[in-house]
Amino acid sequence: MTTTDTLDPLVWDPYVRDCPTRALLDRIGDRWTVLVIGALADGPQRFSQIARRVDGVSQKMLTQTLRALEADGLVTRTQYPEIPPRVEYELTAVGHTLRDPLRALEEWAVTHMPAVLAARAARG
Amino acid sequence: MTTTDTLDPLVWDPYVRDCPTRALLDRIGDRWTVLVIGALADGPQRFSQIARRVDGVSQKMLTQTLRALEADGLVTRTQYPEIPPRVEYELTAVGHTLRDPLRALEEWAVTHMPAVLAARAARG
DNA sequence: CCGTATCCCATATGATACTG
DNA sequence: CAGTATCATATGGGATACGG
Repeated sequence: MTTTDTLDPLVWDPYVRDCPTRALLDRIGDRWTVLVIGALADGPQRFSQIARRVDGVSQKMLTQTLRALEADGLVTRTQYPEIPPRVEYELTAVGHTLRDPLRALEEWAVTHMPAVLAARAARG
Repeated sequence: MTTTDTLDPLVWDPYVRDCPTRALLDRIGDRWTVLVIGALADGPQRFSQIARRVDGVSQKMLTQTLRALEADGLVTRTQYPEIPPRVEYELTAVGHTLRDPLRALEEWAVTHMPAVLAARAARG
């Protein structure tokens, strides 16, 4: 037997109240995950590199986001025993499968920002 | 001149701290927007229909989500002066452009839920 | 039926200071 | 460099009651 048969995968449906996919969507839709995954899409990155790329993220939130991604198997963390310490984060195979959907979202936001601003202004 | 040249569209970039695209991503990534847009993908829906489809959403959050989508020009609200009142929500043209990216996200969540659960279980 | 108003709590996030 | 710990705050979100 397996350890993944908590529920029947065939019935997983985020439209259903307690389906775990809903919590998963919550997580990948949070304020920083989209950007952190995007930053890591370019290849392995150090903590400070990601922090610079994701402008404005606090140390706390970056750590927290990376830990969550690690726990979900989307990112690996590799620490090199050097001084000063060096730590690299990298997308896993599963993490890579998120790149395209998230990039599509980013592109949507950039493409349609003018239309959204216009709609907001129209009811100013 | 136009009213949409708040910033140069060519430099819109969610990786930059105060870029409005980042707030837009926040919004469409919130707990309910993905599901509400998905519900409306089937065509115009009444408030109560959406509420049933998006299992567990509170009246308050559904109203709030729909108002935000309306303000951003992604959804239209049509009230029919009947008794009892009937209100229909429908995706705008721009709203429709969100369907595919969001559906891709949903599908990612459903597809990779087992892998994520396995990763979580693997670290007890 | 379709909301609005209010209260309340949990959590997400930020700022700051400290450590191996 | 790469965190951890702590405090403070803003926001998200639910429950409930009421209104057109």
